[in-house]
Amino acid sequence: MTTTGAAVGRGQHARRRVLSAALEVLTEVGMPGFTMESVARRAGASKATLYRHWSSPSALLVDAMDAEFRPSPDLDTGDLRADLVTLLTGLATGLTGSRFPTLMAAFTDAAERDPTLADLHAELTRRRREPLLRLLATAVGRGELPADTDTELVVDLLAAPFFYRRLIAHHAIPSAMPGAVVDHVLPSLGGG
Amino acid sequence: MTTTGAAVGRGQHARRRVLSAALEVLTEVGMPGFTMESVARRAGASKATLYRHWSSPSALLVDAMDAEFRPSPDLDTGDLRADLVTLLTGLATGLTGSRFPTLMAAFTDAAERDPTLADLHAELTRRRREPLLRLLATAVGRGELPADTDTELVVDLLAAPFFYRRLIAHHAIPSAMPGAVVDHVLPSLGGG
DNA sequence: CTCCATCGAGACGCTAGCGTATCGATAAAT
DNA sequence: ATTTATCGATACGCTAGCGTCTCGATGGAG
Repeated sequence: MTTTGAAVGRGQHARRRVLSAALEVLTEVGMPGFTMESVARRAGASKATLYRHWSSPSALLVDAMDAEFRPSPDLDTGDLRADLVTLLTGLATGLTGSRFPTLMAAFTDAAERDPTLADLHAELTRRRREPLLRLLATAVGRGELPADTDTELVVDLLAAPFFYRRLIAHHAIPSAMPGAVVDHVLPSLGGG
Repeated sequence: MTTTGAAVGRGQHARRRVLSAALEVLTEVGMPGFTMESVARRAGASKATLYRHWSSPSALLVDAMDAEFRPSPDLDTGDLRADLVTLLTGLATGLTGSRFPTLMAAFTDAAERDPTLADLHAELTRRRREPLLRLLATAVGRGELPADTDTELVVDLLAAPFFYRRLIAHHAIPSAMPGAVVDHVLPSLGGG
């Protein structure tokens, strides 16, 4: 009984500082500069502390990315189109002016060569898709969309263009884009 | 008049070997391992030769990626849906079982922190989109699609899901996906 | 208040890449 | 056949990160 379980303790503070520093470093210099040394420096932590908690840079990266994840709140006003636009606008905002896209690019590259990171990448993506997916499932449930709607594919169609524009095409994301994307995808679903 | 202009010469052979080796290295170890040393080793070339041609790793990377680009042939059978499915199937194939997606991930990450690479990335993407874009423009021209069709956005809607599935969601790309994507996007265009 | 687990700092030998310089070898041009 | 630019190889000193280790400091638990 040395710990109360809920207590935070000194170790947790160090841990949190390191995780935060890891994302800063990864954003700024990408995988090439993501070293235990530089993360420790940024965190004001000792290398020994890092190795005490994480056996490798990729183990550290897994924890850091997992801690970064913030689920977007569910919403369902009953107006499917408006709700979709709201969620996609949130995505567009996250992809503009935050470190999120740069982090995504670094993590996507790293995941190409590290199965553990690939699994986490897939899992974080799955979680990020959930609100959109639930919104569509609800619409299917109340008959607003056909019962045989491929909701996974629809989520791909709705979300992918934003990532593509920002990370691959290097184009701006106009504020009208969420509405335009929804209007291009919804009609083909032939819902009533 | 020491050169004939069309002659290849020893230098060009060395140059080509290095560019090819650069892409191999980048695919296998990503940006973290993309060093002048390792590329020279892989190419069986001297470091001096690399520095003679390229002042930095990113200059080398720019040339290598530019040389890798292969434009897909134009096609227009008159059957818009079939042509779109053909092009998207080609994209899906390129994203499965070749080094292309891994190269894309590495390059995308690098482009986040290097404006020169970002420009080239945008340019290569623009070139890759051209066949799809021309196909849509032709369909607009002959009245098969409305004159006010946002062809750039439609290209995004058609192509983005494939990149997203392979690089971000880490899901398989079913062989029926190109047809399904086209069928979800075309109807909303309301063409006659 | 005392104890002690954890902390930050940093030394250690090691490896790897950096960018430059200097070789003889070699292949294209005269 | 001779010239000449480019080649591959390799040595050089330098920096940076590796993973381990030993310190004295410090703050939370009992």
